[in-house]
Amino acid sequence: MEDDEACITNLSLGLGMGGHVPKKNNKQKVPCLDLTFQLCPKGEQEEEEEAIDVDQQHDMSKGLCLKHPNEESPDSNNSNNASRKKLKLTKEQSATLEDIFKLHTTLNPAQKQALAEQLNLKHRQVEVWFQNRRARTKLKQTEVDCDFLKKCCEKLTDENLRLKKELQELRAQKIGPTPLYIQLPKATTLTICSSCEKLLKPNEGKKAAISDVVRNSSHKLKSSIGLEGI
DNA sequence: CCAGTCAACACGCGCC
DNA sequence: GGCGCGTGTTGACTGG
Repeated sequence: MEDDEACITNLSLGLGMGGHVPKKNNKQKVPCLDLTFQLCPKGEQEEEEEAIDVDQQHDMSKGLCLKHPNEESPDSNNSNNASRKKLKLTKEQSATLEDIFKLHTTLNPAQKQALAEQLNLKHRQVEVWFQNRRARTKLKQTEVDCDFLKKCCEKLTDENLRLKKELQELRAQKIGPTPLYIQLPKATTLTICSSCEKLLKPNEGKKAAISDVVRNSSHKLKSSIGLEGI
């Protein structure tokens, strides 16, 4: 697989991902033309050839050659009959497209053209392939996100149910079998604040009393030294 | 370019 | 074995 990675890097460079874009008038094949062959592990090479043979047999039986879909066949005048005929890409072409897609999900026109030439495909075929690939990747990702959100929703529903039960239990414990009324502390004493005349709780009453003492003392002191009103 | 759709093809399955 | 059917994949097209 190391070879693959190296090839992918070269491929990306060859496609001008790093800034080098083959000029349109340059009809020469891109330097990495044969990289597609290197991209296929040796083990798969035979398998692929076999697969291609099968494809070819399959296609020959239908009078079509799909290995090079963009090659103008002598009977291409009959293309109207097969206008919607599906041209299956070879494993080699698919693998190369996949490798490029992993690196860059979109290509500029020059890159598409270079790749098309390299893979012996039409520019439009490369364009359509990338469009489809992006759409299907997005669809898969949406499905994954949807599954994730469903699981989250299930977890939250369970948690919500659990918390509701817990709340019910706590309420049942607190209320208990006794009748519903507010239980006040036994030694509750209510105090009236002398300054604001509000009803105060026990501690508040003490604080207010202290406050009253301080205020009165302060008043007496101020009046004794002639600072009243300050 | 994207979303939606069509259509060809591959594949698995059950049935005879 | 092969036939029909359902389903998934994928290349291609269309309209916005």
